[in-house]
Amino acid sequence: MGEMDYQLIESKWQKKWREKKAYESNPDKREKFYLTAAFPYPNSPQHIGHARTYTTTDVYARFKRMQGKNVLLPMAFHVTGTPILAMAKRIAEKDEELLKIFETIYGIPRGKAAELTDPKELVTYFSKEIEQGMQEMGFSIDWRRKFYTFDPRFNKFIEWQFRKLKRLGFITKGSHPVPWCPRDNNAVGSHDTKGDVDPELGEYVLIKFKYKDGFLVAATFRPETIYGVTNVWFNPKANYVKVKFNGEKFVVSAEAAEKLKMRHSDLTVEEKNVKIASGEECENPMGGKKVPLYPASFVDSKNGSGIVMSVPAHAPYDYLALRDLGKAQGIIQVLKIEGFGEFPAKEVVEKMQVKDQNDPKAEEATKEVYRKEAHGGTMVVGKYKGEPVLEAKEKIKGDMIAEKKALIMNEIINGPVFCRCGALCGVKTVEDQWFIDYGNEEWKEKVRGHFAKMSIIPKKAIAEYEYTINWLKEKACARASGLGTKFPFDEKKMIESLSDSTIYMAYYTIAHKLAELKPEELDEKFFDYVLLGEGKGNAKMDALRKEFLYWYPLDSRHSGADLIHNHLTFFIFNHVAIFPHELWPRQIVTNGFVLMDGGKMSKSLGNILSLRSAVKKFGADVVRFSVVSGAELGADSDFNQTLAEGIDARIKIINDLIEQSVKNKDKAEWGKSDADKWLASRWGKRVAHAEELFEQLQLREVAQEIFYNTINDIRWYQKRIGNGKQNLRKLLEEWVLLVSPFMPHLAEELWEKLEGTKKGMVVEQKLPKASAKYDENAERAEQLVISLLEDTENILKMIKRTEPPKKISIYCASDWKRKVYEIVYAEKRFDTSMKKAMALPEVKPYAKMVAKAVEQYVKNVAGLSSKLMSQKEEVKVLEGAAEFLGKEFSCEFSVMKEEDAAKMGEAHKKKAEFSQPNKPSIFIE
RNA sequence: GCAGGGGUUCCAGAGCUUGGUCAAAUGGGCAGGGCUUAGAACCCUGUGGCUUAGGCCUCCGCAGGUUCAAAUCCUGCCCCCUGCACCA
Repeated sequence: MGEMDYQLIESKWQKKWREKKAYESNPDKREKFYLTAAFPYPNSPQHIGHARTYTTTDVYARFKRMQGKNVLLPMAFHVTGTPILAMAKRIAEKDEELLKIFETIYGIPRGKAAELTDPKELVTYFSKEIEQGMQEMGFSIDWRRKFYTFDPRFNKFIEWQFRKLKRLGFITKGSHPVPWCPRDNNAVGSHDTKGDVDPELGEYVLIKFKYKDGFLVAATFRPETIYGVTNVWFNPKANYVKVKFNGEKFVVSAEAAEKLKMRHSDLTVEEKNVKIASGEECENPMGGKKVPLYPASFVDSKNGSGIVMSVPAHAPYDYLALRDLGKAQGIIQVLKIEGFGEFPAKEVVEKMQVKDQNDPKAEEATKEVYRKEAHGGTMVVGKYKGEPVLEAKEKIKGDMIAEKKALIMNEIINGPVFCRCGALCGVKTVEDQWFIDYGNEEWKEKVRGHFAKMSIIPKKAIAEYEYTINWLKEKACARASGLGTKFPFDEKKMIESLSDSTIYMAYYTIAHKLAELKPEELDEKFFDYVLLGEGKGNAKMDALRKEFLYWYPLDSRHSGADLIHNHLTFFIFNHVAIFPHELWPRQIVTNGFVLMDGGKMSKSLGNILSLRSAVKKFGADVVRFSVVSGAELGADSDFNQTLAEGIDARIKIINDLIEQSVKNKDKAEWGKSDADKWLASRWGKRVAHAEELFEQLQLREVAQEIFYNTINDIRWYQKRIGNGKQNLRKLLEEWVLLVSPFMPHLAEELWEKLEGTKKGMVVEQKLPKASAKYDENAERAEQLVISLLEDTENILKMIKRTEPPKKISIYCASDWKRKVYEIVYAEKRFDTSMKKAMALPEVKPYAKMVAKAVEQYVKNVAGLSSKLMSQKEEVKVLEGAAEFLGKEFSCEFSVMKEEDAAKMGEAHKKKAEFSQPNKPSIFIE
C-alpha cells in the first residue's frame, strides 16, 4: 500500500491552491460569507496553541465554501503597544532566558535572534515566520489584504475611528492610577516586569490622626472601623519621616514617602528620622478622641504608610498586639455579624489559639474575620448604624475624603514588583488620561439590544458577555509609549492596543486596494464616504464603498475565549457606535486553549511546541485535526504524540481503502447485501447530520462521527461481508469531501486518487448530499445480528467450554409473545398488561407462559423497543446471517422458529421457551 | 468577594437540555491472545464485583428529596479551574 509523504502532499496542494488563487476572494454574484480571526501579535513565533483559533476559523471557512458561499478570510498583524518594544529591548540587552527560549523552542539561531533589536525588524521577522506557518497549515487566507497596525494608512483609519467616537461623546478625560516605572517613566503591564508579574493595584485609605504640628496617617482597607480605634500602631524599627504636600505635614515611613511622591509631585521631606515614642497621643478625626501610640512588630513600613490604626474588636493583629502589651482592655465594637459576639477578632484568636502577633496563624485569623465581616456585617455605631458594612465602608470613605479627614493612596499589593529595567515599580496617577466611555448607559443599552440578536457560539459564553457588557466602564485608551497610531487629540500619546483593534475587520474589505492611494488621501471624508456613505465621493471611492458593502457586516468573528471580557465586547461596542445597525456583526465564536500532554504550555516548563515544528513532525492535517477535534469548542483540547499517531494510523486505513477501491474499479454505488444496507444507512445518517454540526462548529462531534465511528463501522462491515465483496466507493467519496475542511491537503490527494482530475479539485466541490438514506429496518436487522453474536459469545465465555461448539441452534420467539411485548410496552405495568394480554384470543392458548413473559418484559420495561419485527422477519434476517455467524463460531448454525424446537428434543424445546422478541434463544451443543 | 465553567468508571473524556435502551460512548493505558525470528505496526478479547446459559449486585463529588424509574430533575453542602482591565 502506498506510503503517505505528508510534506510532499502539503506543498503540492498549497502550490496548486496558490496557482489557482483559490483563496483570493472578490465580490461576485454569490452570497458572501465574511469571517475573521483575531490577528496575531508577532513578538514571537506561534505555537500549536495559536493554531486552535485559526484552524477552527479555517475549517469553518472551508465548510462555508462547500455550501457555495463566496468566503473571505483575511489576516493581518497586530503590532500596537509595548510588548514588541519590550521584546526588542530584552534582545538588545542579550537577555539569556529569552534567547534560550527562541533557540530551543522555536529553533531561531542565536545570531539571527540577536539581530532583532529594532522593533520593526522584529515585527518583520516574526510576522514572516507566522505567515509561513499559516501557509504551511493550509489556511485559506486571502493574503493580499495583509497589513500591520502601524501602517500609515491603517493609522488614518484608526484616527478616523477615534474622531468618530469623540464626536459621539464616547471619549472622556480624567485621572487614573496605574502601575508605574519611575525610571522608564511609563505605565507597566505584566510583560514589562521582571518575571512577568501582573501588578495588582489596591486602594488604601489614609486616615489623618492629628499629631503634633501635622498628622500621622494610618493606612487601612477598612475605613468603616474608624469608630473602633483604641490606639495607633507604629513599628519601632522603622524609619519615619515628616513630609509636606498639599500644604499639610504628615508623618509616614520613609518607604511610604517615596511612593507618595509619585502621586504628589510637590512632596518635600521636612524632617528625617522622626522618633515616635510609645504612649504619645494623637487625635482620631472621627469624634476627636485622643488615642495613644504603641509599638507593634507586625506593622510593615513598606505597606501603606507604615502606620496602622488599631481596632482590636475586629482585627486579630490589633487584638494580639494589644494583648502582647497587656493592654487589651476598652475594646470598642463597630459592627456585628451572625455567629459572633461583640469582639469577633478576640473570639477567633482564642478559638484558633494564636500565640502572638508573630504567629503565622494570625494571618489566617485575619482572613477569616475579614471575610465574614465584609460579607455579612452590619454597623452598630456611627452615622450609618444599621447598614451593611459593604455600603457603609464606601460612604464613610467618601465622607472622610470630602471632609479632608482622609486621602486615597494606591499601591501595588502583590509587590514588590520590579520593572525589567530593574527599578521598583510604584503607582502613579496619570492626569489627562483619555478614556473610551464604555460605561455610557445609552451605548450599553444599544449593545445589549444587538447582542441579544447575535449568534454566540458556544452558547455557554453568553452569560459572560452579558456580565462584561454590564460591568465595562471607562477604559483608558492612550499610553505614553508603544507602536501603533498616535492619539489624535494628544499627539504625544499613542492609542492603546486593545482600542485600535475593534473595527479593523472593516479595513480588510478594502485594504488590498488602498496601496494606490497616498496615506494623506485617506482623510476623514474618505472613510466617512467609503464606510458610512456620508458626504461626497469620487469614482474610486464609490468602487471601494461597493466592495465594503459587499462584505460587510462581518458574519463570524473568531478568537480564544479569553478575549470575551475585553476585545470581543469592545468589538461589539465599537461597531454599534460607529456603523448603522445593518452592518453590525452577526456572530462570535470562541474556543478553548490547547494543552500539551495534559498540561498548560508555559515558558518556564519549556513544554511549548512550536507550530512549524509540529507541522514538520506530524503533518499539517494531523495537527489541524488534533487541535480542533480533541475537545468541544469551548473546552481545552490536549495535544500529544499518541493522539497524533492515532489520527495518522486512521488516515492510512482510509488511504488503503481508497487505493484498494480504485484498484478493484469499484462501481460508485452501494451494494445490495444486508451489511451494505446497514452501512449505507449508518453513513447516510452521518452525512445528513454533518452540515448541522459544522454549522454549529461542533467539530469534535463531526470528527467523532465521520472519522472514528465511521472507521469502526467499516471494520464491522468488512468482517460481516467477507473477503472480496466489499464496495466502499460511495462512502469514501463522500468521506473525503466531509473531512476536507479538517484535512484539506489529504482530501485533495485522496480525491485525486479516487476521481482523477475530471471533477476538479476538492476546493471546487460542494458539501456532499447523502447518497443513502437512513434505513430503519436495515439497522434494526443488523442490530439483531450484532446482539446475537454478542450474546452467543457471552454464553460461551460463561460456560467456560473448552472445546468449540459443534452446533448452535437459534429459536425466534413466537408471534404471540410479540403481542404481549407490545402490550407491556404500552402499559409498562404487570397487572394491566396481564389483563389485556389474556383478553387476546391469540394469546390465550399460552396462558401458562404468559405470566412469565409479561414478568420478563416488565422487568426490562426500559429496554423495550417501540417497533418489532415479526417472527418471520426475524428468522429471515438471521438466516441471512447464518453463514457469517457459523463462520464466526466455526460450527453449524441453524435458525428456526420457536415452534419447531419440539422436533429437536426436550432440551431444545425448554430453551426455546426463553426466547423473546429481539432476543432469540440460543442453544449450544 | 463578584462572575463564569467544572467534579463521571485506571487516565482523558462523552452522556445531563428532552429521566428509562447506562456498568455508562470514544480514545488512551494496562493485561491476555493472534501475526512475527523478535519487536513495531496491525487485528481480536478483557479491563467495578460476583456468576459454568445471555443473570445478579454496587456505581457517576457529598447529603437529602421528587419519581414505578435519576449520572440525568430539585434543595443544601464540599472541592477544583478561569476572569475581574488599561495588559496583549
